[in-house]
Amino acid sequence: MYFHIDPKKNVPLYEQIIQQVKEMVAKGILQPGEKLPSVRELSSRIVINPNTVSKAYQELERQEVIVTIRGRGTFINEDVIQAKDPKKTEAIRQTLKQTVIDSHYAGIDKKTIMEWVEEFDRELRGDRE
Amino acid sequence: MYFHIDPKKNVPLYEQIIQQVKEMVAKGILQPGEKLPSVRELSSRIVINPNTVSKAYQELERQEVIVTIRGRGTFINEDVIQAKDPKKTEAIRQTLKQTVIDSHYAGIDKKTIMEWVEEFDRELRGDRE
DNA sequence: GAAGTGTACTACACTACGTAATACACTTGT
DNA sequence: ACAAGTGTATTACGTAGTGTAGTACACTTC
Repeated sequence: MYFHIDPKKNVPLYEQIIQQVKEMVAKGILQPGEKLPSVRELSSRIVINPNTVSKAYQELERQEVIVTIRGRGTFINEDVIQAKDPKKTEAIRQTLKQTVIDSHYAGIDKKTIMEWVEEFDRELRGDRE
Repeated sequence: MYFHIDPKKNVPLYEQIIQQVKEMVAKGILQPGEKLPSVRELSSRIVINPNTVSKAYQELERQEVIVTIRGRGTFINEDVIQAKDPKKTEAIRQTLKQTVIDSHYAGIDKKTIMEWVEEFDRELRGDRE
């Protein structure tokens, strides 16, 4: 369970935690039922405030990625559901659209984008599905 | 020159202007040398503060998408360069990575992502290159 | 009971975002 | 020269998001 938190990034700290937990779960590095580090432990490890870690955990629970049990700890959700939320889908579509446009300005061609998608997809589903 | 600005979105107003101008330029809807609406005109049209429009224009000029001439107006840059900035490239790569992860949770498969990229790429380069 | 969990609350500081009003410098037209 | 139309700069204000700090509470496990 390693976290790479960079306070200098423009991405909020709690958002970085959320992203990395979701990535590790999707990659299978974190298995369902597995215990996450406690709020106090993680906050002291990456030297940020416990409240910030708690905020990240609460958002992860809202997204049903993890489950928290008072007095026991936080755990990876047993059944990671893939909800087909139309709003979420449209949001992702728009983000992707903007990424393609930005790529155009950065001189990145379609072929490169496709290769990257292949690469990231392989990291997620490749090794066990 | 139509803008679709939505104050209810979590995306900042000036960011929405930036995105739409870049999209229209990339699509060829806005031609190099073409004049953009003045700060005051656009701000009154979409009913936001002139400063917000000015902020968007300043950022667009920093990105060399447009050129501003004091007393004359703002215009689309004649030669839209595609700078190969390593930092920009890496940022786009990370955004794409996160999008793939989010897609996994939203139940969107690789095939759909690939089709979307094809679609957006076609909208940009398809009709004249 | 003690230690370790997550949670709730208040207070404070900093930044981003957006508005509002005003003023300045420049170009173009008459 | 003048007026109108450009972008720009400045100051002030309000709101929201982010993060820290400290404290307290409720629960579980040993």
